[in-house]
Amino acid sequence: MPVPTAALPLGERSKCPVANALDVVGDRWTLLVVRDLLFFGKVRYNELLGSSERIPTNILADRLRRLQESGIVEKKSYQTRPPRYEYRLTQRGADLLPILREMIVWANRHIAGTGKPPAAFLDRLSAGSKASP
Amino acid sequence: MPVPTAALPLGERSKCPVANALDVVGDRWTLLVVRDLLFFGKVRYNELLGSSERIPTNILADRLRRLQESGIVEKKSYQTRPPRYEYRLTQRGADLLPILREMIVWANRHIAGTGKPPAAFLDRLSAGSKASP
DNA sequence: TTCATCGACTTGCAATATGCAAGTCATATG
DNA sequence: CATATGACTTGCATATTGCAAGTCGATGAA
Repeated sequence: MPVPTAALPLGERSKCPVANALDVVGDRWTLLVVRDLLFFGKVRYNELLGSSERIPTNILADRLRRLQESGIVEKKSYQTRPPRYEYRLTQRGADLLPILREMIVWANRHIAGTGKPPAAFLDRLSAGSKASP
Repeated sequence: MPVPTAALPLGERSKCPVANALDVVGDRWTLLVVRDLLFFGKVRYNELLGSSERIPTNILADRLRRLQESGIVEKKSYQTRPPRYEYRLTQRGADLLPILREMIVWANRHIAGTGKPPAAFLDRLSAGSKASP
């Protein structure tokens, strides 16, 4: 008995936590940016541009803007002359780590040829699971 | 030092497990279909269409096709007259559960108004974390 | 036995998003 | 002054979404 409602705009599809999470991180690029910030210590625009997946520059700008709007990333100027900015994850952003970790586990188990994370990351992967009580 | 390589086609962006996982489940609908199959016990096309996020029918057909191609879902005819089909998760599909779980945890913590999963799901959420050794 | 219905899709088309290349703008460096 | 760098923006072609409607075989009601 499908109720004939019109499709809901992004961000208000339902109260389902999965749907709400997907409205923020449900695309092919957003979590790669988070990965770079979280695992690879990148903080600057050009560093993020340089990742091996080759994100287009306008898409990167768009994703960084959305990530700021959803409180996952903060943009700070750390130098005015010349103007330079850095992007850092907020706590809300850092808390995405377990999602990334489970994606790594799943891909390593089910997609042939995916690389295992370097040992250096495993620390970070096992920590950070349970945040503020 | 960004190497001037052209962007890679979907599915071969890099060997990064995160990128590879996103090539399969990195969009706003795919994991909602998995959620319905995994948590809500839906198995038929029309049941999947009826979810509160109101997936468009052509998108559902497309996602089910891709999920079959990537071995996450199996389509079986369980009745020929009239022809009726059911969609079920493979092991590979069921192993996506921890990703869903961490999305629920993150959304419940960071997005106001998201519903907590009914107690009935918590069993499933705590089980299934560690599969075959 | 015609009619309306259901399940499972497909098709057409407009709106939106993506990807690419090139351009901008304020410094900085030789 | 000429060139370079970092951090973007803009234009435009292509691809993906979303919506509405249509298809097709079967079935149940009138």
